[in-house]
Amino acid sequence: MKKNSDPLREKIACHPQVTAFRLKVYGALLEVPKGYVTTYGRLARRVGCGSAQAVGNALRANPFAPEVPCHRVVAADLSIGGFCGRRAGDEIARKIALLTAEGVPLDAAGRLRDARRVWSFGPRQKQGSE
DNA sequence: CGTTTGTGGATGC
DNA sequence: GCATCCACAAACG
Repeated sequence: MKKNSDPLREKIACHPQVTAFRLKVYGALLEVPKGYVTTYGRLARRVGCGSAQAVGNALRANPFAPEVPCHRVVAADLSIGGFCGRRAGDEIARKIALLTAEGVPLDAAGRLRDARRVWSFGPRQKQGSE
């Protein structure tokens, strides 16, 4: 049993557009610590899905950004991905700024400089042993 | 590096 | 129920 006493999750569950699948995606996203990012594919496996596009589909419609750290999600090739329903534009610039502010080293084009900043679900990596 | 195929959920009809 | 779209990914050229 999971403790869902967070008001944020309450708001998510209250949203009619949010399905069980999206709930899992957002929930897994909240597991990503600050200063780290994850990929759509990794999130997909986390929620028991074989399609990263399904995850991206959920994040695209994420009405809780940036309360839900959808900006911590990048593509498998370490590209910036999308934000606020857009894959390019001023929203992307904000996404880069957010990640940079959290300590995630990004290239000028939004590409992740250190692949080690990608969070891996499952094995609890030691944070601070860097 | 560009193109194509696979995949899975959401939405429209 | 089928067709189409999508903030992806991996394979192929």
